[in-house]
Amino acid sequence: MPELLEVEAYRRQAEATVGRTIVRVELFDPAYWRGERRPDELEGATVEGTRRIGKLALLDTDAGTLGLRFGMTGRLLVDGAASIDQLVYTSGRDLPEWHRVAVRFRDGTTMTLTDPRRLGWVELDPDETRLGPDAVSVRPAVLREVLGSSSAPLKARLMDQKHLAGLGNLLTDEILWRAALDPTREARSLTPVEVRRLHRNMSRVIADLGHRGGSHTGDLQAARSPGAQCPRDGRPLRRDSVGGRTTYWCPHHQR
DNA sequence: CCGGATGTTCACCT
DNA sequence: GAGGTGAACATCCG
Repeated sequence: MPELLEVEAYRRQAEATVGRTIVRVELFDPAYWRGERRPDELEGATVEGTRRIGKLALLDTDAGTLGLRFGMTGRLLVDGAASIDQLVYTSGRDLPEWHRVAVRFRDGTTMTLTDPRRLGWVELDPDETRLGPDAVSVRPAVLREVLGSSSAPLKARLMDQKHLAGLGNLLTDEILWRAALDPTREARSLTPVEVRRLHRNMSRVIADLGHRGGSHTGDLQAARSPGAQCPRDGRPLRRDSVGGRTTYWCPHHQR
């Protein structure tokens, strides 16, 4: 389920672990750990804070930074509880065999990453420089630079994590639908006025869907099925592949 | 049985 | 170097 909104919810949950000392990192799925540094290097480390860049959640400790990647179906359980994800595609179900990593703390509590599809991973000291500015805080001028240098389709550029971090397939479709912009347009073809409009709607969609409960709560999401109509003007929606992802959009008002 | 799925990465083209 | 496509990863769901 995770795009930026869900990962932010997980980060907030992980805030509860700040100040706790790690006694053990249990790896139920060895393939889930990536990178040079090993999980046991975290034993005895204390969590000092949490951060998020795009879809990457970070736990800073005095022995390094633990990076959490959730793939498409990863979730975080802190102290046995999941965050606000009643609307997950799995209907909130959680099976023990989906548990990939557990971080045990000295006070007896546990933080678990559960992920049925195993497309996520965990890493100590991940390379944060591979990510562009976070979509939540990006300034309009920076967004203009991100778009202005690219001949890629607008949607593909917005989802390219090394240029702009955090937007996934659902958020991006919703943002472009609300901003009335054609996802297939060349990114650099946007006028300054259109970039402003895009930026404004990006912020609005992130805020609105955050309140509603996640990336899947958009107006367009409800219409994500074959033969669906645009919730704004009732015209037939198109279903195309843009940037390698299924894209729903309204050719009537998105231009 | 089949197709599709909120993500990332890689090989192979142009 | 940039960008596109398709595949792979592994599993669940309708």
